[in-house]
Amino acid sequence: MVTIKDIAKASGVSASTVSRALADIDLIPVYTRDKIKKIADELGYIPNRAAKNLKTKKSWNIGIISFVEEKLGFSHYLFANILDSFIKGVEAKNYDITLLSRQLLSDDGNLIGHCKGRNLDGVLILCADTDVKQIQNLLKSDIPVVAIDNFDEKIVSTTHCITSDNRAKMFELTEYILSMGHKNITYICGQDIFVTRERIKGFKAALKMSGIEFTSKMLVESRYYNYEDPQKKINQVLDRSNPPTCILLPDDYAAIKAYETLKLRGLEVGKDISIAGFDGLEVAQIMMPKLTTVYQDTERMGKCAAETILQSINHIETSFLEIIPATLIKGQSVCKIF
Amino acid sequence: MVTIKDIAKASGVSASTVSRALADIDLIPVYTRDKIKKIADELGYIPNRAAKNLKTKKSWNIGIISFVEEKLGFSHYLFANILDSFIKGVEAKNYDITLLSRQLLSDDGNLIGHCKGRNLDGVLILCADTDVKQIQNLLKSDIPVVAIDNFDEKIVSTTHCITSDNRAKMFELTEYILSMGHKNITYICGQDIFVTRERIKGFKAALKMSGIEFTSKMLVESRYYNYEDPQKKINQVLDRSNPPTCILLPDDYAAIKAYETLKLRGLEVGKDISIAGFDGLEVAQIMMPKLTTVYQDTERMGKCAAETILQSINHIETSFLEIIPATLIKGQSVCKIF
DNA sequence: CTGTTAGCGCTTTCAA
DNA sequence: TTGAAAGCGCTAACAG
Repeated sequence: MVTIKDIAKASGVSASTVSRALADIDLIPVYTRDKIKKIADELGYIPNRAAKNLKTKKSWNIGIISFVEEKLGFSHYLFANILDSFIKGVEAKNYDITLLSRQLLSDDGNLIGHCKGRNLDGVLILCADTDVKQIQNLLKSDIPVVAIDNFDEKIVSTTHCITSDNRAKMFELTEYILSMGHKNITYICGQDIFVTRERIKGFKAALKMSGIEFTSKMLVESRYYNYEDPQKKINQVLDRSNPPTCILLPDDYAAIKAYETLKLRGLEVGKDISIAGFDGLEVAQIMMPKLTTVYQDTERMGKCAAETILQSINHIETSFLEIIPATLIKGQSVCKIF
Repeated sequence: MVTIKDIAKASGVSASTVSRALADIDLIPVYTRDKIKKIADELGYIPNRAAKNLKTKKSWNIGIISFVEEKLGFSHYLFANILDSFIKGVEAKNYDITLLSRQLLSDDGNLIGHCKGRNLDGVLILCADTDVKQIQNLLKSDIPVVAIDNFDEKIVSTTHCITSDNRAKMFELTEYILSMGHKNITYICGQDIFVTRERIKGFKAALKMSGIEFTSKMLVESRYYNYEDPQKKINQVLDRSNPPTCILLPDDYAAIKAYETLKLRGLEVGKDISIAGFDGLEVAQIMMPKLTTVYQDTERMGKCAAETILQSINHIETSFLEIIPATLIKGQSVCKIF
């Protein structure tokens, strides 16, 4: 292993000069810099990150921690898209990514110790549950943090948060469904987290706007990224004496499964029954008839998260809350009724 | 920041004793060990990984590098599953994961320098292209490496490789299709990589077994994880004067898109035309009619990769090639013809 | 412009 | 059973 000392010896200067030359510090004349760099190259020098890190307290590493259930992990279609974009953004600035184990979130896990011991320069929290002690500690610490997709009202004014305009787009989606003539609609929503609450607000606002009174029957709580539970809820809702003509699902994942569920009940989507999803997954767009949904701009979300965390690391002030516009996709899964 | 020195001072012993106590070295009597650990705990001691790494040359970090096109990344449904399982396996043994940027694979990238400079204990290569110089260097190095899913015949006897039994399962799938009465079938396959070559061998072997002569028309090269190209190929193939009754697609991803493509041509899958996929993606199993495909045991693949790399890191000898059994899933997308 | 020096926090011989 | 001392490879005052 070639060290700075070896280069120093080979080029007849001191280790500090080599260090400075390699770091492109102006003090060293270009000629000397080039010479040293050339020698370093010839010797096959590879800088030792641990040594640099130990000295400078900067690891050039950003951690990612995710609250997505273990079963899903990267296999979560929406989050995979966000992460891809985030990773691309920070890698462009020469940061490495360290994945943080979900085990660190358990009661006896030590998330913050893990981050500090590794000198992580920042942490991205995906779909945060702000009630978890480990996360609260992390947020209180001096480590730059960005929370993306889900988080909580409580942290929104003190932590960098990035999310889609869930409320507005759910409003728009509902408004569209109402405009198609549906009056009896049911929203099978996800767990009671911020994202869900926002969407419910949009849902209710659109109803109100159209003069339709909201009743508790219009809202059924289910789960995100799940096949079984929303399916069960669909069946329950359709077994009612006065079943809805349109069902809104927690996400596209549940929606694609709904095509099957409904077919098994003898109902044709977009004809006998209308459905809508949320997320805008590529794979949901090939369903027939095409799914009506809200496309979340995962690429922009990830990119924004990358920019935000880099700014935060470099002590550049930015706003805490960043709302990324989503887009209503009008498929054919919601039909006109009279 | 609390260091070992602080603990030494607080507990009236030397730094080396603290280090030994914390490392649970038998020399130190249990009583002293416990006392020191307690004090460390009270002080909120967090071991500095960089210092440890610098000293021991072990980073407790495993790198992951993927050849999946940048566009896909973690959004590649099959690989995401494999990675999730791999990550789980190594995290259980206290290793961290560092993601290696695809930029390192470019001609002027320095993959090996990156790994060495970070003292990575091992590297997982996902879907390797063994023609890439950076990978060749990595394989020549002393860094433990495991290649998963795709790799090359050339490295199979010197590098730890993990893959599905592609050939056998393609044989089985083809055999099944033939048993359903299909004689004119076309395999729209992926790029010319090891995995594809194996599948083609299985495909041809099954044809031979049934006494059907292989003709070049039966094989059309396309791309993996792509919507456009296989779709184009489907249309070309069906425009032939004597179109096939069954089309095998490169993967489930292309297969789910095929439902749409075929419908647009006025063909009903599992009735007017038969199709089969490969991979066994969850999302492909909800298509109607259910897709006939080969399920790759991604969980076991990832787990095996984790075990293998850990053994390799710990200098435990294991076989170089590990073939993971896949499973034929008989859906309804292949119908019986007479 | 460059070298000397000290030290980041840890492990590990060696000696007691 | 423990401590002293050296050093991993690097950076950054400070001094010249």
